[in-house]
Amino acid sequence: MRAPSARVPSNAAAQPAQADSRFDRRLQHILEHATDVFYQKGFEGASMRDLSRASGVSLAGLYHYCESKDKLLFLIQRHAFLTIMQRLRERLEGHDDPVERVRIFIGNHLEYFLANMKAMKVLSHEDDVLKGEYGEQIQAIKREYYRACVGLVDDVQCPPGNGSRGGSRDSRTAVLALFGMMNWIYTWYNPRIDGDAAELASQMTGLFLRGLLGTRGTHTTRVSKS
Amino acid sequence: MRAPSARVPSNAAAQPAQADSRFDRRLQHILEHATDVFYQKGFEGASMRDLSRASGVSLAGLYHYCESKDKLLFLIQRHAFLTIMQRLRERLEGHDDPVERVRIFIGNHLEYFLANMKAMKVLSHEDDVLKGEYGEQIQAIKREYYRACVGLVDDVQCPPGNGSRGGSRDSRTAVLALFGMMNWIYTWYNPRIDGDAAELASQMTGLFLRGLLGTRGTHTTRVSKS
DNA sequence: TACAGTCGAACGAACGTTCGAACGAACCTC
DNA sequence: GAGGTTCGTTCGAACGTTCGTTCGACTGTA
Repeated sequence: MRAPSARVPSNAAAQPAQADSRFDRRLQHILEHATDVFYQKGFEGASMRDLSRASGVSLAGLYHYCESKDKLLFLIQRHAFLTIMQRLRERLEGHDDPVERVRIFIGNHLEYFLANMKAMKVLSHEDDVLKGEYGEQIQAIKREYYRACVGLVDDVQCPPGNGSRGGSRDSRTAVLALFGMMNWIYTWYNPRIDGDAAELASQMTGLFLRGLLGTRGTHTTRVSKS
Repeated sequence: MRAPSARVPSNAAAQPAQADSRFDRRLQHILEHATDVFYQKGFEGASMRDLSRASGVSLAGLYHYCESKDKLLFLIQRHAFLTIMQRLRERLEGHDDPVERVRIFIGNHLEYFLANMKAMKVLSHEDDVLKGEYGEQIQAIKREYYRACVGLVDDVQCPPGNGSRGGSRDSRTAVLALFGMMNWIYTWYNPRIDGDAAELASQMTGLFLRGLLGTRGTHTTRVSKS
């Protein structure tokens, strides 16, 4: 049916990869500007003509690289999600202390969030606009990320090997509250007031871990107190 | 310029009022259905034809009661904000304990949020779509609500009369984290899993106050532990 | 007679998407 | 090396649809 645009980018596999071919680099260029525009105007509020103007690629040219506006959003969201999850895996490796692992999770999320705030707003804010196959894929990745976090929090609340694990309602609420405080950042963050990712992560980690455990378990945290 | 729709609804004053006149009741009917549609499809994704279909009022009829799509959103957001703030004022009256006052704030916010989740999603999610005069009014109300919360949190962290008050960066982060965890709820809340507003408020209040103070100051909290 | 309420029909503009033609580099055949 | 063919790339122009909004006419009640 759609003969010309049937071409598949070389990073179609699950792992995010470097843009290597000319085609990939050009698509990447379009995705970066699309992220800007979606960030500023929202997905529904942004038109393909806006994306064309921002990227310098003609309207028809956009469709040579991506078959629909929906798919542009999908590619942006999937790339952000897969990247943040891969970094998390790398950082968790070799750390066994449950509290330290939660600290790593929050630090990783916030660092990536602030360094890629536009993409992360698009990921957070346009959470439920994709329907059909694209939407299901994104939801599946999100669920995996959520479950990973619940696992970390459970390990803190009652160590592995204990029988009564598997995501209590308290863990659920705590994890979703944590995601809320982190993903809401795009609505208020000001680098001149709020410091860098490390400072924000330190404050939020302290808030969350004390909230989870009382004062237990936060002994290695430096909570800055002006 | 716009002769017919220049009519002003009787609750144009700052206080939200009961719909009394026929005109007000009809406008209220439209606003309720508009809230539903904005909740489901987002502001930009919803068309005036969607609102017409949902409310049973013809396309032209909508413009007899409200002069633009923007103003519909503005009225929905303003009403939600003013109502939640008025209830907060009523509930705070006569309570002097700083911790108790924070507890009241969270309980009030969550109770209204869950009871009016559609309107509150529209308020949270379409936070920055209104430009010009409407946008400024909403931002002004939001700022007032935020400042009220910072005041309550400051009272907990260092009692009134002490010199070093006035919104430290720690207070700012804590309050914005609190808003994050509360306003994110619309993305995940399931009444069959997460219980009612009182249970959720109890959990989140515990999380927040312990996070803010360590285990100090939470002695009157019943934290349900299944 | 007057006027608030209501709506079908239409306005011009903007939407996502498609079409067909052009370009240039790479490849084949002689 | 010249001439012809392919193919990835690019874009102006248009497709049909839907958008927010307006107009003019018609109702029913006072």
